[in-house]
Amino acid sequence: MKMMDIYNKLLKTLGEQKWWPAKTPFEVVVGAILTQRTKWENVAKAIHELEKNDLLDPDALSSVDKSRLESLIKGTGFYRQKAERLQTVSKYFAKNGISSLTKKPAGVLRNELLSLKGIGKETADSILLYALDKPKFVIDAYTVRICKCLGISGGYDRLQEKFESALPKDVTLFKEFHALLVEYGKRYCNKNRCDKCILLPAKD
DNA sequence: CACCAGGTTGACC
DNA sequence: GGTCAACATGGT
Repeated sequence: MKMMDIYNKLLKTLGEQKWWPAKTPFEVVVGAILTQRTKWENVAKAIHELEKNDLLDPDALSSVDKSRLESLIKGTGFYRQKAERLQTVSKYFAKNGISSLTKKPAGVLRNELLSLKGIGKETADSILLYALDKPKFVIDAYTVRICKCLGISGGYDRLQEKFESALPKDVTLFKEFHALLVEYGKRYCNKNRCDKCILLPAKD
């Protein structure tokens, strides 16, 4: 089964997801850190708390008292390291600015993000795709699991290469496809259960 | 009570 | 190169 066939089947089954739920690019960045190993529902509450305190801004977030930030995001778990990571990435965005970052090549940007402590491949690619509109395909735990069910093997790099080489470099498509994979994973292919019957088996 | 959630890191082999 | 515990709260 081709990648586009999988996409079309997911789209038809689940409908459009229209990710990422955020009002601004920087809110995507914040969400990308907070959602690490955490349910989005808890992340949404934390982001609302930050918004109420006028902290959804690189300058404000990088200069806020750390213990106060920790208490505001406690519900997302790993709150001490996430507070640290948020301030690290906030300083980076405060220094550079969204519009100037958007002009940089994706590869350069990706390496800069990966050099920040607390930003690994998935978080970096989520920021590139959903905050800066770069055509990078995001691979997450659900995507790996679903691909395995479909007979598509590989870790992060290999799977990313497979998606990116098989699809047109369309930011909107990349965004929607990843969102669909996560939604499908949550419903049908997670640690608790995996209904392999909904999607047809694919060749590697 | 046990297990998991839209990961990353550093230690170890 | 790969594997593993630590990080921590909230929901089933």
